[in-house]
Amino acid sequence: MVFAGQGDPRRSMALLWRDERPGGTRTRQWPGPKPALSVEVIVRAGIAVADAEGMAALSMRAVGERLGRTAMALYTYVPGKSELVDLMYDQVLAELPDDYDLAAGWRAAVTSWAEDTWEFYLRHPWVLQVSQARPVLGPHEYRALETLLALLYATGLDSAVLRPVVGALVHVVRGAARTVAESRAAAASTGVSDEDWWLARSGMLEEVVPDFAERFPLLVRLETEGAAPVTDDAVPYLEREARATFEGGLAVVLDGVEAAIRRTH
Amino acid sequence: MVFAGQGDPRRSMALLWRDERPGGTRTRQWPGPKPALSVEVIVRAGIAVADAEGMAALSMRAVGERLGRTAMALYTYVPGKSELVDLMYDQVLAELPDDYDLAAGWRAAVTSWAEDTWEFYLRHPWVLQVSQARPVLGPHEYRALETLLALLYATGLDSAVLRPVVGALVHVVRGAARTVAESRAAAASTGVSDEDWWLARSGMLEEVVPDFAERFPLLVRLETEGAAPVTDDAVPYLEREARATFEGGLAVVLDGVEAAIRRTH
DNA sequence: GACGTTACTTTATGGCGTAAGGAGACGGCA
DNA sequence: TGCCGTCTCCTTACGCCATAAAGTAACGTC
Repeated sequence: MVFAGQGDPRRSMALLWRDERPGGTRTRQWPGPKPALSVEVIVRAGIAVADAEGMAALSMRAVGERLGRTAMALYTYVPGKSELVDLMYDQVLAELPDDYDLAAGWRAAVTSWAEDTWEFYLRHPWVLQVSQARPVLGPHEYRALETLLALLYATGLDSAVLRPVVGALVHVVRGAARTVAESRAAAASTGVSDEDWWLARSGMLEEVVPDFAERFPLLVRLETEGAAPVTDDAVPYLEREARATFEGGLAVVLDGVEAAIRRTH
Repeated sequence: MVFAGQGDPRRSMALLWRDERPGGTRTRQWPGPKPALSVEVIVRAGIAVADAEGMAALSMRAVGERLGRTAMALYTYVPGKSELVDLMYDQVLAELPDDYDLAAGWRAAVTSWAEDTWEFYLRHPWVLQVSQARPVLGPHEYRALETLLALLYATGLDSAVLRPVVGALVHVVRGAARTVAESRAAAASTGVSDEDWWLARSGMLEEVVPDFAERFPLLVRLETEGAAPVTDDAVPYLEREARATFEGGLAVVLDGVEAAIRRTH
């Protein structure tokens, strides 16, 4: 798990918000060689590494190498790795849309939001590994939350009711996306596809635990009855399930929100 | 993130299920010195380290040291670190209760389950960092799922409907618990309490972003109106919020389940 | 041309997982 | 009784990691 930088918080904040006030990011510093890099370039390189190779492969060396520099060169621009991760996190959140149409009602809007967020996480799975406690407090993180709140306040619900709803929505989307993200990461890092992995394991289970069906009857029932229908053979089993969990889980939460609305009338 | 062992899956499975069939875990192997350790002892030491110092501090050296051995001594019993983590994970899941009373209805039972699971995660926060894709497939993990399914099938809902419900429940509980877990981990590893951290950051925010209230009006509204009431001063702010998110989020999901039940009648 | 500042490098420290090989303990057999 | 094969556990070593410290070279100003 990667934590928010424990270094000078003032410097972290200035970096996140690209502080332009006097005393913030320095402009035209005179002596010395011209900087070949910049915070932006480094953050972008970090995102590229994390997107391509995953969070586990994100090292200062790897980022430096991608820019033709050593790891230590980065420390001129960024206090350390955890601050770099914070900056990457907030930067990549800028991709999230913030213009949702409420004309078709809050439920349709929140569903679009969830869909966009889901796709965002699958595009940048490493984001799911950035710690959520002690939030990064960057501009794009705040903007993303503000966007969701605009949709939820359209329900007419109280702030006190909305608070856990925000949490539930975020957790359901993140949780389901995490399953896909980790599954892909595992496939990439081991070279074994989900299908092959599952086949090998389930075969072994039968061998090692012959009385499985008697010990876990409900599990077998859920597995055999409730499987998501195969609509596209190209999508592996685990991802199909995660997608169904995402859609179904979202629907359950939104049903709960509707119940809360009905209750206040 | 820690992935399931990519070593010999047969060996992993045998370890997880403590295979006693011929060819499984060997009994009375003759020559050589008597083993002073055992898989059980090592797994327990690993759990102790992770409970006390967090997943980040779990190293083969640390576990060995706790047993008065070197890191390499563990490799006689366990193929590698990721398998050890799998074993720790499944072992600690044995703590979860599996006898819930359905007499007061499924909703009360699921609420107790959620409460127990919540407490379990706070007791062993490192569990939240074990990868969920490619599940460990150990006996206690299956038992835990079977337990929850027994409560959910009492709703009378279809397997296909129940599947995403399981996901949503697990994600809401895990997500909220993760917030507390990461917050405590951050406090422990940096020595800065949530309160102090937040105070420092929010002060700096005001300084760096003076127009915050105009840029993020809904966020300010949620923050000022929706805060969880202070019932116990000993519980820090962030944990109080996470607890409210847990309770409220659970209620929203269960309301959604009730809506699904009503729909099928 | 000298000087102070800056960008970036090299080197070093102390962590990690784990491969390889060696030391010593022990049961079974001669 | 002593040897042998096997087993536990150790030391050593390798290649990663983040990053501290110190050195080198480029550059604007004087």
